[in-house]
Amino acid sequence: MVKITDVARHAGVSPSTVSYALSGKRPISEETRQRVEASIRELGYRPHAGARALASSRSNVLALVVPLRTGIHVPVVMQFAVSVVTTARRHDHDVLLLTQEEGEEGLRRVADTALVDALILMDVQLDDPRLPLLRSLDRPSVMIGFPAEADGLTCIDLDFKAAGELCVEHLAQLGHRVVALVGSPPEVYVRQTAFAQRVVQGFTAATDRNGLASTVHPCEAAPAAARRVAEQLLREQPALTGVVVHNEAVLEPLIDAFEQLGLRVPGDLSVTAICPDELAESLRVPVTSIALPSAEVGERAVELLMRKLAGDDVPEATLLPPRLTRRASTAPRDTP
Amino acid sequence: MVKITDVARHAGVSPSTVSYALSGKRPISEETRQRVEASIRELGYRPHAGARALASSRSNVLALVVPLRTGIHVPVVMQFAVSVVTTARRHDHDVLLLTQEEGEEGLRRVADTALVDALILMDVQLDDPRLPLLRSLDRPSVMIGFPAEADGLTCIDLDFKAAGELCVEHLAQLGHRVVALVGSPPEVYVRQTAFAQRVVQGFTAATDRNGLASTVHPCEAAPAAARRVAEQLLREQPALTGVVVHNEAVLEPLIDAFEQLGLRVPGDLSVTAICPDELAESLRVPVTSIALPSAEVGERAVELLMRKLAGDDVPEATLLPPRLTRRASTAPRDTP
DNA sequence: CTGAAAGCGCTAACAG
DNA sequence: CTGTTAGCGCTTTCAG
Repeated sequence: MVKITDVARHAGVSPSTVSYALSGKRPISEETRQRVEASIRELGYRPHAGARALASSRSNVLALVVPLRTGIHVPVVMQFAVSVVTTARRHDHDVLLLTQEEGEEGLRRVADTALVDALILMDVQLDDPRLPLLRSLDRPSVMIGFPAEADGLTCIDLDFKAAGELCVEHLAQLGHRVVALVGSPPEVYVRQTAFAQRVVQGFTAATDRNGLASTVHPCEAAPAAARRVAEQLLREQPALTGVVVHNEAVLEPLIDAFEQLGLRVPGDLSVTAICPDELAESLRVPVTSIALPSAEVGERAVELLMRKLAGDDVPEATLLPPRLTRRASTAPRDTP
Repeated sequence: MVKITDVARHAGVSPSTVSYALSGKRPISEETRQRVEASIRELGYRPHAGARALASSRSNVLALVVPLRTGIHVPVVMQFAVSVVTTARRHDHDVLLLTQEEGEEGLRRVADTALVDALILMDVQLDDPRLPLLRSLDRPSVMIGFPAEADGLTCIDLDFKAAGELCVEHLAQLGHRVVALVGSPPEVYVRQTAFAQRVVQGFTAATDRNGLASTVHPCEAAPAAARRVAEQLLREQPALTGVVVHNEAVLEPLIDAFEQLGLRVPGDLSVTAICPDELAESLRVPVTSIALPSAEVGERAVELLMRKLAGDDVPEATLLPPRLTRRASTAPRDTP
C-alpha cells in the first residue's frame, strides 16, 4: 500500500505538504502542487479513510435511515436514496444505509463511534421517539417530514399546505365552483406525519379565497370506502365538478366509482391528486397531480447537512414548493 | 469522548485487555471481563470506528452497488438492499450505498481507501466492464447475477433454469400436454444477463422430459406484441392449454389478449410466470409465479462475503432454488 | 510558502 | 490469563 510518506518522498516534499495539497487548507505554490499531483498519480496514492477519519475526526460519511413500514411507496424511497447518494458524492461524502429497524440504538451507534459525521432520517412521525436522541447527539441531522415539536432540529419536506392550495387554484382556474377533498384515512390525521392536516388547511384556505363551495372527506384505504365516498359526494353535492384526492390507495377505485356512477373524468368531473407521479401516470385516465419531489428533497437535505457540518446556521424548516403536472383528468368546466 | 484508556483505567486493567474483552480474540477471565463490561457500560464507551479501521485494517463496512437502469423493478432492489443491511448487521457490519453511476472509479475508490472491506454488486451484465477491476481489487466481492466469464469471482442468483423447469412441472402435474414459453424481448437473449437463456433451457428440458409439446416465443415488451404472440399461439397450437411467461411487461396484456380471444384463464388456459410477486398478485387474475427471492439472495450474498473475509473458500456459483406460489391462474386441464 | 513532529484511538505482536 | 508498547496512516499544530 502506498502512503502519504511515499508520495512525499517521491515528490521531494514533506508529508504535510502532500496533505495540504490534497485538502487545500493552506496555500501551496503552483510548482510543488504540480509535483505532488504527479507523484500521487504516478504512485496511485489513495489516502486511507480510517487514518483520515482518526486524524481529522471527520469520516466524510452520512447516515441515511430508510423506513421499512408498509404503506410507504417504495420507488419514492429509492429515488430519494439515490438522490442523497448522488448529492453526497458531489460533496465528497459517502452514504451509509441504515434501516428504521435498527432504531435509536443504531443511530447512537453510528454517531458515537464516529462512523458517520451526520444523519438523514426519512419518515419522521409527529411524535417520533428519536427526537430527543437526535437533539442529544453531537452530530447534525436532517429529518424528512415535520414532527410536532421540532425545536432545535432541521426538517424538510414538500409544502403540503401549498400543494392543497395549488390543486384548488388549478381547479378554480378551470372554472370549477364546487369542489371536494378526499383525504387520508381518519387515523392518519391523528398519528403519523402532519402532512395530512396541512393539505386540508391549504385546500380550505384556497377554496375560501376563491369563493368555492367545498367539503372535506377522510377516506379509508379500501375500494369499498372509495365507493361510499363517491356516492356520498354525488348525493350531497350534486353540483360537484372538481375533486382533490390525497390518498394514494383510493385514487383508482374512486375514479372507477365515479365513472360507474355515470360521471366521466374529466368530462363531468375534474380530478387532481397529491401522489407519486408513477401512480398518476399509470391510471387509465392519467391524473393531474402534485408529486413528492423526492430527488429535490434528497438533494436539499444533503445540502442542509453540508452547511451544518461547515458550522453554518440553517433554517429549522424548509418547505419545498409543489409543482403540478397537468394530465388528462382535469379540464375546463362545461359551462352550459 | 471516552476512550479505551479511560475504560482500562476505570476497570483497573490494560487497554489491550479491554480490546480483547471486546473482540474475544484471546481468553479473558470471567472476573475481569465482568469488570471491563461494567466500566464500558458505566462510561458509555464506544470504540472509534476510524481508529479501529486504521489499527486493524478492517472497516467492518460493505459496499452495496445498486443499479439505476430503468427496467429494473425497484421494489426488488429495495428488498434486496434491506436484506443486505439486515444481514450485514447480524455480522457486525454496516453497508455503504453506491450507485451504478459511480462506475468503476467508485469501486476502486471505496476499495483502495479501505473505506469498505468487501463489495456486493447488483445487476451484473454478461460482459460487465467491472469484471477485470473486481479481479484486480484486493478485497473480496460477490455479484448478483452471472456474467459470461466469472472465473475467480463469486456469483449468486436465482436458478433460472430450475425456475423454467418448475413452471413446466407444475403445468404437467395439472395435466397440461401442450405448452408454450413467452420469453423476453429478442435483444435480452443477446446482451444483459444470461438468465433468459437459462429459462429457455429449463423449459425445454422439462417439456422433453415430460413428453409435452412445446414452443418458445421471444416477445417485445409492448402490449401489441403480446397480442400478436397470443394470436400466433392460438393459430399454431390450437391444443395449447399451458403458458409460461418470462416477461414482466407483457404478462398483463398477454392475459388480456387471451381473454379477448375467447380463452378463460385458468378455465381454458393455465398461466404461470417468472416475475416479482407484487406483479403476480396485483393482476385481475392473480398469477401462479416464481419470484426472484431478493431477500434470500441478499442474505446469502452477505454470508458468502463474510466467509471470504474470514479466509474461507466459497463456491464460485450459487444457484438458489426457485419456489412456486400457486395462485388463481393455473388449474387442472379440462379433460373431456 | 514549507517542514517537523505530536498525536488521533485502537489493535496486535511481544513478553511475561 | 494479562500488561507493555509499537505502530496503523493521516492531519494539524507549531515553528520557521
